Amino acid sequence: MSQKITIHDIARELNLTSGTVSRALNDNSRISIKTKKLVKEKANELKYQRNKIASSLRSGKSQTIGVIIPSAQMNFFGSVVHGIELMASSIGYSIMLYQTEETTVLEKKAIETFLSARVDGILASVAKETIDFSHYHELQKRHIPLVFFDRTNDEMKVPSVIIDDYKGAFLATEHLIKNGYSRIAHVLGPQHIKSFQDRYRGYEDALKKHTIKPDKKLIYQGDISIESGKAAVDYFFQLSKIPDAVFAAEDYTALGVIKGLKERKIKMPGDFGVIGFANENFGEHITPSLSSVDQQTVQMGKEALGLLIKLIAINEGNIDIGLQEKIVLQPVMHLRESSAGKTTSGKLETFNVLLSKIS
Amino acid sequence: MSQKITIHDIARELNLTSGTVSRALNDNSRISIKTKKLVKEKANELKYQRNKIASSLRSGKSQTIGVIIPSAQMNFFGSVVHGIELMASSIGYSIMLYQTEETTVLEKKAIETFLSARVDGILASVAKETIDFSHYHELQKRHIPLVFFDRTNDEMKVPSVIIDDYKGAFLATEHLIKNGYSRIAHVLGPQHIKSFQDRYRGYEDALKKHTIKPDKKLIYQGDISIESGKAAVDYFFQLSKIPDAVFAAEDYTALGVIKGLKERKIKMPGDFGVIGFANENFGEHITPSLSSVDQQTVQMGKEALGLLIKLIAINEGNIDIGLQEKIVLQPVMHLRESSAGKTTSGKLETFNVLLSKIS
DNA sequence: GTGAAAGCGCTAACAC
DNA sequence: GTGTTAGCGCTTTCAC
Repeated sequence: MSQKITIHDIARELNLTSGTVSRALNDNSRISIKTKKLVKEKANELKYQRNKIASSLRSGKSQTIGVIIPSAQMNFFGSVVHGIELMASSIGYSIMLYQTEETTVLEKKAIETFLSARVDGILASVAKETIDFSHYHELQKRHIPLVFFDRTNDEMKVPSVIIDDYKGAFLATEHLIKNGYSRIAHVLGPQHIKSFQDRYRGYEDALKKHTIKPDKKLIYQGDISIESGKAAVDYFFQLSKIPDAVFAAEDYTALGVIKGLKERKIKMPGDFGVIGFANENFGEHITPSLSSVDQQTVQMGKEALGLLIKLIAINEGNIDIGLQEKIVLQPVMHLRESSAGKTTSGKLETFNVLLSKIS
Repeated sequence: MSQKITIHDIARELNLTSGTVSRALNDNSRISIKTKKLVKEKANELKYQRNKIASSLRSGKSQTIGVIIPSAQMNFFGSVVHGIELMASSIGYSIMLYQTEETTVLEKKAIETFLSARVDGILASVAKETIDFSHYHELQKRHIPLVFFDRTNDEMKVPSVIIDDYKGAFLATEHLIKNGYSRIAHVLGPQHIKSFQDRYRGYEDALKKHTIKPDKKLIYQGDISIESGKAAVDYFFQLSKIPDAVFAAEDYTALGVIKGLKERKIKMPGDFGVIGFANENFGEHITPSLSSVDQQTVQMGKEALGLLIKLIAINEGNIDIGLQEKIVLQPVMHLRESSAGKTTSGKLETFNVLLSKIS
């Protein structure tokens, strides 16, 4: 730090006091336009750089928010962070990033770090491993604004932003039904995560709505991986009544399903329909391209930050109302080849083409 | 901020002065072990949270580094940030993230923000748009440690971490040659970016080494997109002498090439070999799976941070040596199906299988 | 090994 | 509309 210019330097040169300079720089209404202009010009001339640290210490606001994610390497979170940072910087907030690597230890460290950095609020996506939420409770006790996104915990009363997993799953399943598939299987994601429970419910309800009786035999427990998708296919094909479509709880699983079906030389779409969830970027590039449910990642980041800013504002007023808001984003279908219409006899295909244009 | 416990509170309860408490908390060697223990216990008891802001103001070190990237949504950068943050937090540094969206305006804002946040150093990947580097020069003038990664500028004397694009391209091209391809085309990336120039050079030199005369007709100017990959195929197939392989400067282009070849029902590998650069995550999932050159993203992040920390240390000693270090990472080949051996007559295939196992 | 005291650069309550 | 003054919570020099 070779930079030494402070508001005092500006004040001295202008025969003012540092208080006035500070006010001028912050556009305080009680300062004359003339003085403001003078001060700002001098500040530029001297290449003054405001010291946010000093200002934070005095004012108690750091204009910084902490973001806790499992890993920036994961597409999904990179994308959410993109949304968060975009909006944050546009309203004058900086963001600090901390990765948990899905561990509770690092999650606690993240909070420790953010607490000592006196962030104005925290945005977090809970680590898979986390069962004990005491560190988050600590934040509540200290009245640090907190918003969860994607990975939430319903027992804690924390505002959150998620997408409507139930609805996404419902629409995906219904889409397969409307395209002529009738024996639709589902590859589950880990059921201790709420999103995957909801996707399962959405799947079942869509079947019921269309008077298709859910069949437990068509449910395979996967673990969010290509391998479990392949294993699911192996399982489905040894059933006496083989399914004609699969709704996979997530895209990598769907990819595994497609790989498994390809190995069996099953015609997709036509003889078999597949749809996934997440809209990972490989989906549109594989063959057949994968239909999927988009999770509105960037939007999620923006909404989460918006909610947090609202909480911070409330907090400043010391209203401490414990706002229990929950924003549920609408999933967006990306229909591609893998789920196009079933070949009942010889018609269709035109339908397929139409569908694939939609996405 | 409902937290009010300061070192003074600890001092009072223990009949010490705040100075002693501060030293104890920072493990100063002149404080007795007994006092340290006492102070730390009391700190825990009172749930004291160190105020990093106050400490930064006084000490002049923020223990924070600023990271400037084009977008967290891009795989590559998410991955580098992953590496940076991982290492940073392990040595007690926090990171602030700012996205430029490839614009110079936001890049300047990023620097402005980091300057006022008094970060101890900055890690940056230059925005595509940036031609004027005055904002970076300003950092040098102020002696703020700066390290570039991936996107550098050779005219500025700034330490940097990049991968060996030349070598990656050389190896990729040579790999195609060794697999029996002889008429190898290249789809260029934007030539105002140094990495892409280097990849072009690497390609040419590999051909020369194997006594293949580079043919300008086999060079197509792309722009890092699926479309330009397809367009390249269109171009190549109207030549009187069609190539039998393509080294694409980047994976999306390679994907376009594969799509174009598929439309033409060209057999890959065998009749045609393709290799890309970047090792994007879709590569291993498309058909044929795409061979590519990995850019060591996580490693890049770690090395960049390591270099920055070194600079910060030097800076503290006021040595200001202007360390002009340049770390060049070694690219790693990921060989998959798309570049497996050429079918000269009827042999091979076994070779392919072997190759595909390597990756 | 500990205390005393000064001050990092800013903001804000209180004057007038 | 501007000046005065008192810190925010910590680190650090200088004592002894």
